Amino acid sequence: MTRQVTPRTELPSTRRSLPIALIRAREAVMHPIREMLAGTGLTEQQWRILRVLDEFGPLEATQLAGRAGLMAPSLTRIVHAMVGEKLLTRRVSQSDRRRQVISITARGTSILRENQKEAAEIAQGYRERLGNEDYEQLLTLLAQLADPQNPD
Amino acid sequence: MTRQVTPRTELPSTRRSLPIALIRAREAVMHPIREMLAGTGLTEQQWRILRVLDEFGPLEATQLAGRAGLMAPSLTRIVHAMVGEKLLTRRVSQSDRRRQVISITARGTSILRENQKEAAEIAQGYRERLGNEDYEQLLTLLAQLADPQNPD
DNA sequence: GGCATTTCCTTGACATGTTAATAATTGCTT
DNA sequence: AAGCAATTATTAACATGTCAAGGAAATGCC
Repeated sequence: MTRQVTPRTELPSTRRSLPIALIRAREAVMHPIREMLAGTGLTEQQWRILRVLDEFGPLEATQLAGRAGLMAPSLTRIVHAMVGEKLLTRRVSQSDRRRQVISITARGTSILRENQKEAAEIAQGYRERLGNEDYEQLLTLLAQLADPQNPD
Repeated sequence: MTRQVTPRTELPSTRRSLPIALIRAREAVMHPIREMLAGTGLTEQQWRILRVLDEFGPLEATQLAGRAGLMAPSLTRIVHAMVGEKLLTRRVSQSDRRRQVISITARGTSILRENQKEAAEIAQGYRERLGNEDYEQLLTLLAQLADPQNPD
């Protein structure tokens, strides 16, 4: 049995590269989701924003970006577009006028509801593909990568 | 003990969302890599292209894109830029003039070698953070997501 | 051989990712 | 109160992601 040794000065094969594996997985997972969203006119990022606001209620931009996995400049642009489409509203915080409080509109919630079932089925599909246990472990390991301090 | 139930019509919390977890992990993993590459003038995509060509030798565009985790349009643009910087060369295939054969130059190989040690240390760091076993499992699960046919 | 089809790559258009610089505001310090 | 540093959000500039459309070459079929 050949043991897998990875000297500190030799790079792993690109077939076992973590960055490439993450990119591939993301691409594969996103594909059916984008397909589902195609009919709604939403991008996947806009969908995530609606999901987060629906779950947590109105949020400040920084919190929203963090929870939706978006960078600040992207969030600025996307929110601007979504406010124009009446999917979101925003107002400046009273206590700190640097901050924005962003909320989902009834129209945003409505679009979310219309697609909730299909989205849930896609998510459930991935869980079933890996099996409950492996799926949970995958989420745990990914969280560990993202935040070494909080190992889940 | 509260059992985790996920009805088919109810979406999981965004805290346990696979797409968001993948994005976060990718962002975190890429950060030190981009930091390492900052001195070289390479982007992470350019780095992956050099890595793949160094490992597999000259490749056609489609193969290269697949192995480097890039979409065809991105590859076209990136290769064009890299040929201009003398990192790659390309020629049309003799047997099929639709195809391009892309090769790494000596300069490309040289840049790769100069940064190989640091890159290997970053990769090894992730392996040590998760532990060998979990790290291998993570790669396996990600591969399963990317390609349901070949469960690794 | 001619023609529709398919394959490979490129280009266009637009959204997002990424880093750096900037503006506005707040908090702290003196 | 003035000044300075830190925080929040935006903007700019460029690269990449994504989908659709297009062009060139090969393939299959008659």
